[in-house]
Amino acid sequence: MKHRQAAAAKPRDNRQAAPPADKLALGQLNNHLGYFLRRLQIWVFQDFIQTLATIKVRPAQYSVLLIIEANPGRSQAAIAQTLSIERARLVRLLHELERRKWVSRRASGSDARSHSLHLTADGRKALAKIKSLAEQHEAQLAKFVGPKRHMQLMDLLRDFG
Amino acid sequence: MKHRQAAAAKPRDNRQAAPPADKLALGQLNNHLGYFLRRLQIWVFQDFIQTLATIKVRPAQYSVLLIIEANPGRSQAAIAQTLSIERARLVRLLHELERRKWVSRRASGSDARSHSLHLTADGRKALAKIKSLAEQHEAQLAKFVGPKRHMQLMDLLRDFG
DNA sequence: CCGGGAATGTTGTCATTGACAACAATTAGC
DNA sequence: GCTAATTGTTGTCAATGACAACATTCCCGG
Repeated sequence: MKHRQAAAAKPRDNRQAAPPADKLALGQLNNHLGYFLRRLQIWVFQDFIQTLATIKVRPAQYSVLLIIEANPGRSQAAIAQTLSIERARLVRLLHELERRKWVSRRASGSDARSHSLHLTADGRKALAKIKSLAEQHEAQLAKFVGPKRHMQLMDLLRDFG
Repeated sequence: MKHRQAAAAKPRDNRQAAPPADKLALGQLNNHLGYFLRRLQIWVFQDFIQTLATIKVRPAQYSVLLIIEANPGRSQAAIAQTLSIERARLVRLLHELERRKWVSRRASGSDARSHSLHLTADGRKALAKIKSLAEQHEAQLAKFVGPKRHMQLMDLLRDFG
């Protein structure tokens, strides 16, 4: 619904040598799902980051907060595995979330190696606000891709979580 | 890998506190398209990188090669805009592709500021091999998500390129 | 024709993210 | 009891995206 450069539509044309406005061909890129997947994914993250810019929460932090909220008391290893991020990376994410007083690491009673993760009162309060902004983001995304397509994509992709 | 919980058959209290070995809940993450989008996208890129590991070509390099192939003679700015990468980043990508003798930057006849990008003979030869590996990757991806879903996703996402 | 503003390629940083390796403390399995 | 695995941690390294600044060169209004 977009290409087909309207050569006859516009009577006047700026110049001719280097039409800077026309789009380049994608070639074989058109046959790679990963390319389009990535483009949309970048749009999504950018919108998320922007929508939550006031509170400075990035997607990775948000996902950690949600998982802790839904699974209080679990270990870092369990959360890292669920989100498919490295334990080493989660350590640094938690370091920041703890600095913000949103998350607390308690010693686990049963295993002296592991920590038990919980939201603090501050964390729960902040998360409420964060969630509402995230919902706003999701609404913007649904508008961007179209509500119907948004739902279809959700259905098609949900299995890979 | 073990579900040791099943060893004791069905004892009592499976109702309360902590079911240890099972998966954590995703909570609100279930309502965010971006989360699933990203998970699949990561799988795709990882498979791509692995499949093309022997020739050491990453997705970004591949996309640049394809765009140059499909649009020989265009400027760096045009290609950067098409792929939505920064000019500064494309400079470094091309630096590497030139070092590998796959791409050549010629002076543009009409604009002394810009370069005209082309594949070299080596580049065309390498790209042939790269494309065949990329096709293999795409086949693996189709198998992973299911051929039907692969097609549906392609149709749903193609508009955002 | 000129001068200011834009475009182009380039370099330099910086922050985020993902991958690895190594390590101490602790637990689990045999 | 001893060895192997797990957990949290730190230290790097590479890839990527975002910005800023810059020298050239082009463009356009006056």
